[in-house]
Amino acid sequence: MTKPPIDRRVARTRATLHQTLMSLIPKWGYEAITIRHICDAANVGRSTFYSHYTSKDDLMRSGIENLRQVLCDRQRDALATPGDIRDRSFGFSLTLFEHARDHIDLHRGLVGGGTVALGIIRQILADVVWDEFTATADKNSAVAVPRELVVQYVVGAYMAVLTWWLDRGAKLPPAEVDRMFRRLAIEGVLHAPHRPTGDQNG
Amino acid sequence: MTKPPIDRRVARTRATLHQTLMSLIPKWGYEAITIRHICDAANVGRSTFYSHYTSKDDLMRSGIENLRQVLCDRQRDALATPGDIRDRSFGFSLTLFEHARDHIDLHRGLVGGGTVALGIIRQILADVVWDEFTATADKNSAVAVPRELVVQYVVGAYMAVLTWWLDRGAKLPPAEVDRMFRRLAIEGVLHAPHRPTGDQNG
DNA sequence: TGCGCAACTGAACAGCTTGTACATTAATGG
DNA sequence: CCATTAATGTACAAGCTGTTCAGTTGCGCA
Repeated sequence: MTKPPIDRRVARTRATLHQTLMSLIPKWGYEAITIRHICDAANVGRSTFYSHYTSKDDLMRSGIENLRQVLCDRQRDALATPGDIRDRSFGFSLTLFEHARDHIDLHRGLVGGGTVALGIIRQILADVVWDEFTATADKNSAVAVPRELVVQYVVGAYMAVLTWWLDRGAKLPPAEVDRMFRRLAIEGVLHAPHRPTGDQNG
Repeated sequence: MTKPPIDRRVARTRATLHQTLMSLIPKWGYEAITIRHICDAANVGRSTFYSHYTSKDDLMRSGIENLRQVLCDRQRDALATPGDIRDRSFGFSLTLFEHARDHIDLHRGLVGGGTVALGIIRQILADVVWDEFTATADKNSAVAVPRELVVQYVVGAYMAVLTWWLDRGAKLPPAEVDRMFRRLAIEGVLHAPHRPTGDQNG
């Protein structure tokens, strides 16, 4: 896909910038980070930054692309496994919940007020879900709902649950919140009755 | 709730600022608007702005609060109407779709890249949905999914569908996209099969 | 009606950001 | 070993934010 850069200097510079951005997110939150911060922390000239990326979002985008590969692989595995469609659907969900738990500060820095970073992840998820629907296409479902709408529906719901889970300190185990999300997505809120809980949503 | 300000000057100033912000959104998009823009367009001193609001988001927040009242009223109507729970659920949905169609440029300016404006609406919807669940609480659903999770799930899914619908030019009639959303939310993706459509999601 | 007080004004300020340009220095790889 | 290419850092114009302050206007109460 992307041919490796010949010059070691550019590889080093880009890797440093990516790492630095990621290391800054837990403490500052994605939105609050400026290009100056990144360059200072990375010991890279600001003009150098602009010779590689056009913006902070650009850096983020190109750095997060490998997430797509991880999720696609996991999805292939899930779909290849025999069993009920209910168990094989939405293979990205558990993977991402677990990744979020393992890098919780990073993810909290991403969801805290940030649109762009979430938008990038959202797009990746949309592609993944689209592919999943393509793979499991139900031929005899004639006219119902545009697939793009369903994709946006699922991804939007998932991102909301993920954000909520992180904001609440990720107390539920990934496997459990994954199970809840999939139940809601697959069977709907009517078949997945909710239980009253103590406090209001904040 | 909020006692009306005595002095007509402050009422005038605040109203002008709100109107100006709303009038600027369709053309510039919420994120791109600066406090300078607002003050210039409103013919209000910038120091005056800061004596009323702390930020653009603050102005937005206090201006959009009446939306909550509209949605709450509509919800009360929907819940009071006798009939199947499937038809009475999520009364906010159609109301907001129709509002978006009627003020499409405003809404497109809100969803275009903006987190904060959407976050405010998201919070209002979360409160509304929470109240709806409280009103229609199912006693015998013992342990399933935390209600906050379901609320976030529904609101996240709805916002995603709304955004998608607007980004695509709001071609489907509000009643139809409303029907699709509710079907997905209530019955899940398994019972609401999707149909393949022409183009990939962008 | 008129007076006092609160609101509005406009300008100035320091501090921060973004992009771009350019001459200089350093490192790479053939 | 040396030409090529990357990195540096300094400087620049433009812009926004949030605060301060002296001066003006308009409101509302007596």
